[in-house]
Amino acid sequence: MLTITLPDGSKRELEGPVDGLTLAASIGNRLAKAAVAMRVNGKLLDLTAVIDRDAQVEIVTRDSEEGLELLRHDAAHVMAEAVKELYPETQVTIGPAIENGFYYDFARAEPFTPEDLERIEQRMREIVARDEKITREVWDRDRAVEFFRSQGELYKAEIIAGIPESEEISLYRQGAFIDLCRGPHLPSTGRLGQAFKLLKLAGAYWRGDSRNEMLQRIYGTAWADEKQLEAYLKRLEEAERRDHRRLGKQMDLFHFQDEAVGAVFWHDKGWTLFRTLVDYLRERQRAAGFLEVNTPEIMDRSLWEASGHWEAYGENMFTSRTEDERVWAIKPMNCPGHVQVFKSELRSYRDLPYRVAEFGKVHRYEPSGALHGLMRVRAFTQDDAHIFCTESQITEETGRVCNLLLRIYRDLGFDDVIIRYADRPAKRVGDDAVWDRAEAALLAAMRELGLEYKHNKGDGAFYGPKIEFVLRDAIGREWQCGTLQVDFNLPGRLGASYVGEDGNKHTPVMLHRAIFGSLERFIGVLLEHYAGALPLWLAPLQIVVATITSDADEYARQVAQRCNERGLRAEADTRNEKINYKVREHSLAKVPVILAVGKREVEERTVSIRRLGGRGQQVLPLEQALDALAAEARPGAAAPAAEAAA
RNA sequence: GCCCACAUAGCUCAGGCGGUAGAGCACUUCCUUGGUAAGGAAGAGGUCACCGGUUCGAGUCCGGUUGUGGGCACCA
Repeated sequence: MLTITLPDGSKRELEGPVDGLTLAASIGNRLAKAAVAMRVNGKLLDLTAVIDRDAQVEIVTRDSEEGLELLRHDAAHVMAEAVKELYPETQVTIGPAIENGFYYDFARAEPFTPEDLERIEQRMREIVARDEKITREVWDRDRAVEFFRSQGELYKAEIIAGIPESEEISLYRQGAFIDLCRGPHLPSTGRLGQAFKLLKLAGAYWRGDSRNEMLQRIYGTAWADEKQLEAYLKRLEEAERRDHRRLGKQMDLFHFQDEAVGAVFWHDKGWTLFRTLVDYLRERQRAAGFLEVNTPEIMDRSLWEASGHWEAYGENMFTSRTEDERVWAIKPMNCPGHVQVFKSELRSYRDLPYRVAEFGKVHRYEPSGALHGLMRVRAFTQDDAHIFCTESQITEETGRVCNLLLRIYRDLGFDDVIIRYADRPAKRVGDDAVWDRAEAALLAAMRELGLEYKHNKGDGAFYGPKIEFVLRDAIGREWQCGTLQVDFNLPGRLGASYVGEDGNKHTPVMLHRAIFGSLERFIGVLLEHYAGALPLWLAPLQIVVATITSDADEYARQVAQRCNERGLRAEADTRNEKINYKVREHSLAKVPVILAVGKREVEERTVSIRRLGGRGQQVLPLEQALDALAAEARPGAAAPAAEAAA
């Protein structure tokens, strides 16, 4: 007899040994149907594994997070099986579960076509319908390598050869398909169900290294049931609807054109939004003790050689050569400029911390394939700042930056901020001893501030470790925006120093920080977060005064003017169109407030307020409406609840 | 940069097998003065991304370039 303890603490006596399928069936029919794997004494195992002694067992079901991951992993295997059946000359490589789905990388001379994708998906459905048993086998390493080599599966052979000696080589077999896999897997292909869909074809480097050959990756999504799949596909559509490139057109914010690849042509409304953000941040920074400066966009190459940027990023810098044969760099960064400001006079320890900020326009020759709307451009504006301080001031300054940054994110509607800590990268300047100190200082500051963080190994800047601030948007996507970097290297390299209490020269520590990161990109994030329906204070055009009949034209112009006098951005729409038409047009352009005026409003000196996405109207005396709107338009003021227009 | 796909009017998109372009919206004019997401009519608008090739003839077929999209790699 076996005693199985279930997660709820209940115990079950069973005639042993017993496998997971039997155990699940003994607990309940529904559980047995939903089961995909089991956790025995904390270890995730196949349902076909046998339990031969007393144990704590949890049945993992398809709708749990863990179960879903297994389903997706299985979907990848089923896809590989389908591909091998249809295109036997293809080599398989790896196929993991990922967020929302799975992919598998294949090596094949011929590119897959969208039609191939349909065929593959169809074959996958057949394989699921066949309900092939999935069985686990443990093989000898050399035999496994030999086997896959003989099958022409050179990638698989290479993977197996690279598995540490201490690990077991497990293979999973389903039908005629056999693949290396740690598992666990479903007991049979039928359990995968039909709630999956192949989504797209892409290229991907073998082992993620751009020096390697390019494989063909097929992405798919898989869910516990059809309902979840539908919901996910809906979400994809929703994300498309929020695409900032599309909103940029609808709202007439900006455009791109071929003559300036990766550089934004800001239209009036987009630039108004840009300036609104700058004005807001400028004021917050001033209050937080930052001095705003402005430094040259073109500086001699020697400065960038000294900072190390030339060495690390030279090939990504725009340069210019003049008649006199001098080579200039168009700044990709503001740090060296700020160091020059710091160095421009003799500094004392009494001047520290010395905080300089700049809305610095930088240019970087980003790889063509990286460009993406406002999110990744070649010319952008950083809200860059540098704090020159002593080692002992790092914690205090880090805390101040965090407070400032979280406050600003909250004002902009981002409450969910994830923090990551990134330490020394492979490609870096400075001795390890210096890095030890910088990392220790940053970690100490984070500990002191009680910041919870994820460790992002090896992802620091080339001159120092950093904290990354990641915003989660309205539909759950993550955007890294803010950063704080502790730099023990550049001040010394660029010859910055201050006179200490002891009368001697010392090298300051430099903290680099950005809150939006790139203004351009941040605007893209904001647009997608709000689906274009920006809070009143950010909306570039806040109010349209729309006439219902031409009798109200003069009054409408007066109302618009009163709005503008109160600091509200407003226009009058006196065109000879119906109010329905005007409401529709301004709603599509995401104007937050429409003030409709007709005969009644003219006579009573009122306005009829209509909110973007709202259904009803509110009629208020003009001045009262202006008071309310002006109050609402202050930075960070909470927006009244309004559904985003569809 | 690499893989795949795409590029037609301001926008969104049609254009089987090659015979020098079409819709809706937007725009202009006229009619309509209408109370909260498209009132009606007429008109104007295109070197079919660019360069080259095949062909009697290319938006359509082939090659190249540029750009865009989705990934990968990169992101100071």
